[in-house]
Amino acid sequence: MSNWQPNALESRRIEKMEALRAAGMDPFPLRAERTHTAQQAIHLLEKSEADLNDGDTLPDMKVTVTGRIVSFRDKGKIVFAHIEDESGRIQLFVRLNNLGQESYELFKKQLDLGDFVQATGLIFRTRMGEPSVNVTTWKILSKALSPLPVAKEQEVDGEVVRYSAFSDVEERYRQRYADLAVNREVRDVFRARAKMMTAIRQFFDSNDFLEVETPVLQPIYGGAAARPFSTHHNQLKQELFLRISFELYLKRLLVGGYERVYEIGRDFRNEGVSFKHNPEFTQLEFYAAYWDYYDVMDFTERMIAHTAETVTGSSTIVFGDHTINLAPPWTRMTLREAIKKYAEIDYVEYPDAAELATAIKKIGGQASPSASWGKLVDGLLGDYVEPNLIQPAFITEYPRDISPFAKKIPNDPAHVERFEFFIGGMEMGNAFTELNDPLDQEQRFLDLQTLYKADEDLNNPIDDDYLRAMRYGMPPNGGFGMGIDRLIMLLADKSTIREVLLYPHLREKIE
RNA sequence: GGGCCAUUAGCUCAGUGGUAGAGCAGGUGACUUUUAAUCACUUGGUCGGGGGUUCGAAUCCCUCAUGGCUCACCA
Repeated sequence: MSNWQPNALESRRIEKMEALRAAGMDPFPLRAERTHTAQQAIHLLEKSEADLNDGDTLPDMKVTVTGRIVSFRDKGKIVFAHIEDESGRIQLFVRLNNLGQESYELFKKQLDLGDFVQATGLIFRTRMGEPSVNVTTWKILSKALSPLPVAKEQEVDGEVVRYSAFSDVEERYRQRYADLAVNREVRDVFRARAKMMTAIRQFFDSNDFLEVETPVLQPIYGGAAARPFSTHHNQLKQELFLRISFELYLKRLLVGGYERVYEIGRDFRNEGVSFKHNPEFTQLEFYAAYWDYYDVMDFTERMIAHTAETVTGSSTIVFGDHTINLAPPWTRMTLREAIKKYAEIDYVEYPDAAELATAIKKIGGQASPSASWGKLVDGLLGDYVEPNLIQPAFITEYPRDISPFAKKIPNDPAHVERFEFFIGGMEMGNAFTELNDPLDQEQRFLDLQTLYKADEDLNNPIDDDYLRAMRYGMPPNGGFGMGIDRLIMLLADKSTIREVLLYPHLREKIE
């Protein structure tokens, strides 16, 4: 049983639906016909006008268009209505003389904003010059029983100005279908997103990468420090986790002989929600044999610039108040330099966590007494450096104790070959010269257990199967991970991740 | 999880202790080239839920829910 009780507006629409039925018109017919999209119909008119010689008259151009009624102006014996399909809007010119009393009255009285209709007639221009369909026959394709929050709009200098738009963010996300139906620019965001995905795949494919798919349900989660969602398989009586990263499964494939692999898919992290965090998000990871993290940097710059050009037409983008130039080369700076520059602490002078914490407090910063040295350095990065990294920047050479999958820098026991890259003040991704020494890797896992001994969820169990794979020999390789949602935030100039997810996670609402 | 703010008609919003409002949408009517069409009349509300203070609460207090911003957390 549904909970729906029609309100006054909906009851009225149900009456209209019955009236259509009584007049012999099925309000939800099986089939529809269309000869032209709205855009094609308009182009047809424009082209034949352009081809016209002086003194000639336009030929008759009959079109059948379909779409949702988005405006309705009843002028007595003429109705002007716009319908919208995915290609755009076109005006219907509906006149009593051209339809006859019965059909005209039905159109005028029993249709509502939001209904889908099909209309046939000659395409022409009204006196005001707007391309329109002079409707001679029409039928309803779907009766909208609930009123959409359709807003009036006006085009001023090519810009759509909307009045009283459906803008309540909570309702827009809870009823994304209504948001998409009435806010055309929201539809554009997800078209841009699809275009971005295609551009990324093309770039990888043209660089000899193989796209693969690895398990979402994993008996041992790993590859990142995050709390997982857990579930279980009934029949196998097996505890399972939704993946928090693809890392360990992808690198096993290098052992298997693939040299360049990538995966685009969903990761799940049981953490807080924010303007740049959603519990499930789309991750891109790649691994390339015989690359180091400098190769990965070169590739990353080119990939992001190429993607931006494909999606927006330019490698220079506008994000909020900033204009960002994504064209290579990007700034490269070690983490030590960056922290020296923005926090004015040279952390190598404080090789002990307690000393570093004191130094951080001295500049007014936050330092948890339980934090490890690496965590403190990372804290400085997040608090002092990250907000300043508006133009794209690689920050390189990270503390070893927070980077369990990266290779050590020779003669520098504290640092590893790892970079993160930042754009628009956001961390976009993370990459390493990947550790391929199985004995070192085992030690790193053991060190992690000490680091996270207080937090069982972060202290994921050692993945023995992954170590076994490494012992068979893993080629040296460079690896990379990036939050795709954040990239489309940049390219579509959206300040929250929810605007680039069709169905962002929301708390359950009890109606 | 903490702090601050918000929640009023289908939509967008006014209303800060004294009879719940506007615009749009809806309804009725007028108008045969309109376009935020226009004009006249008009329907519509458990003011997010619950509790309290008060002669009287949309308004003040408490609480719960949801959302936003923010802080914390998220290698």
